[in-house]
Amino acid sequence: MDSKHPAGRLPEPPNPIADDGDEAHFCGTCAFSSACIAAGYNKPELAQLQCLVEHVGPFRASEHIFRTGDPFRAIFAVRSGTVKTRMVDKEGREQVLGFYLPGEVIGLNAIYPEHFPCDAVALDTSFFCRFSFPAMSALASRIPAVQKHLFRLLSKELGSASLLAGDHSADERMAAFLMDLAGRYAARGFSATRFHLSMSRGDIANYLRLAAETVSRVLSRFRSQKLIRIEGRELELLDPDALRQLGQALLPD
Amino acid sequence: MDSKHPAGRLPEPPNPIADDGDEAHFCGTCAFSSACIAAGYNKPELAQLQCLVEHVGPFRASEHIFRTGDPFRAIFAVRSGTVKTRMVDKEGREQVLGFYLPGEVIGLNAIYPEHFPCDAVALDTSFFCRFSFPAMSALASRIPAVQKHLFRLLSKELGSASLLAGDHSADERMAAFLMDLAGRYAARGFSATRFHLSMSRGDIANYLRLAAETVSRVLSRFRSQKLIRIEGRELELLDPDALRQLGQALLPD
DNA sequence: CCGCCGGGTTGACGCGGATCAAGGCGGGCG
DNA sequence: CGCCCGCCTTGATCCGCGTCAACCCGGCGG
Repeated sequence: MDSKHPAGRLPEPPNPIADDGDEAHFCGTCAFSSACIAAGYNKPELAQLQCLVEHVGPFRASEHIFRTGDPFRAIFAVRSGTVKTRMVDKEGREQVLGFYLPGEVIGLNAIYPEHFPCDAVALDTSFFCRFSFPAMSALASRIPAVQKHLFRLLSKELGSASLLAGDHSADERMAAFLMDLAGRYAARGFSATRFHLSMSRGDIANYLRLAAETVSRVLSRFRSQKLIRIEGRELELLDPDALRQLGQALLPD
Repeated sequence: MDSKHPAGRLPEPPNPIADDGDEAHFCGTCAFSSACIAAGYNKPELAQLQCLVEHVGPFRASEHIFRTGDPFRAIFAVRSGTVKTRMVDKEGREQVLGFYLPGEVIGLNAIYPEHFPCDAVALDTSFFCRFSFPAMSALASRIPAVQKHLFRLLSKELGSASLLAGDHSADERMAAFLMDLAGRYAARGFSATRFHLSMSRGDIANYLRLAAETVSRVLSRFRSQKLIRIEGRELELLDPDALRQLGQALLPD
């Protein structure tokens, strides 16, 4: 389950980077890779998928990929870096909706309103694949695997929304948050026990509906309980089973 | 904005009932009606939509429409009645995920896992249109309007998940909940100011992540502030503007 | 060099809402 | 009818976490 990092000493693993993907092989860790495979790498349809995608970036930390109210024209797959999505209410209070890692897709919640309902902000230097949505829809009509994939992506995000649901203690939320990140890194082939937190304590707190001080306290407690090792934003999970146990009420299964 | 009810005295309006819809006109208030219209009522495609839909019911209060783990084969549009979806963790604690009114669709979050990740339980005597999902997908490939509609339904539900996000006071949550219900009833042509709460206080509390006692107290306070009139589960909004104001941090716009 | 500033940690205190408890109401059933 | 059992309401108490405050640290600009 551990490191597929080529160079995996703790202080240095920077934010994982998805396969670069040349024109022929595309991004192996990308959310659409299975659609591509299903469609067949060599078929002419894949050329069409290549055609509607555009590599964009870099975006530096705190730069916007899109903003609330922008007209919806495309969805974005993270190639490298990390993104937070957030809403800002009219009193200026921020609400973090989610964090997106390499291989994950942002912008799906803009399909219905046809405008982005939130901001997307880079937390790291980040690169993206931009998929024109009209073109993608048209392709989906012709290639069932692409349509299916879009349905699955949307449905999957519906399911993950329930992570922050429920009135749970700060410990439960934090444990679930860490295990969720671990699982998502693992799903893309990165280490599930050692990774970098690209987001500030404040962002984590906001996402989990806690105060930043509480996040700090819980992490300190987890450390003193030997559940994790943490230095700044470098994290190692020392007892994933205990953490999973703690967060089980919030986690799938 | 008020009653389209044929008979609209307060104590009696039972749960609103969507158009029955004969074979030709289908359900006017249904979530798919615009897809049908876009496809054209008279085209042969509509016959196919009729073909993959099946009217099911009645389900009585507390009966399951589907259960956690059931294989995913279809989505359901509520024709009449009300449904709650919920997850039950292994300690037996219930978590209410949402309430669904006539014209709304349940089951979309099962597409990705291919099994229902939650229970759907009738709160009232309820009827449904059952849409075979494989058939629906196939149809979506041939009729862009149907595909677009499915994307929109999924995306819309993504947006509504953020209602319960955020750490907000019990008053804000309750006000937002009431206005959300009002808006959804209004969108289907029912009264936006007077309706029946099909769910118990306990269910509301669970959904809003409050204790049942808190829900009771907040409703009592709203009544004493002349914001609402409430008798048992019959509700009238006396000051929707004030309620919207209260809940604004949670509500769209 | 120093001062500043944003992010992080830690302690002290208070409040909102959970919990515990008691009682009312209505509906189903023996 | 009378009992029981959900559901709802209201009051009393308690506690987790938000808030306030102080301080540390590293980076950056003057």
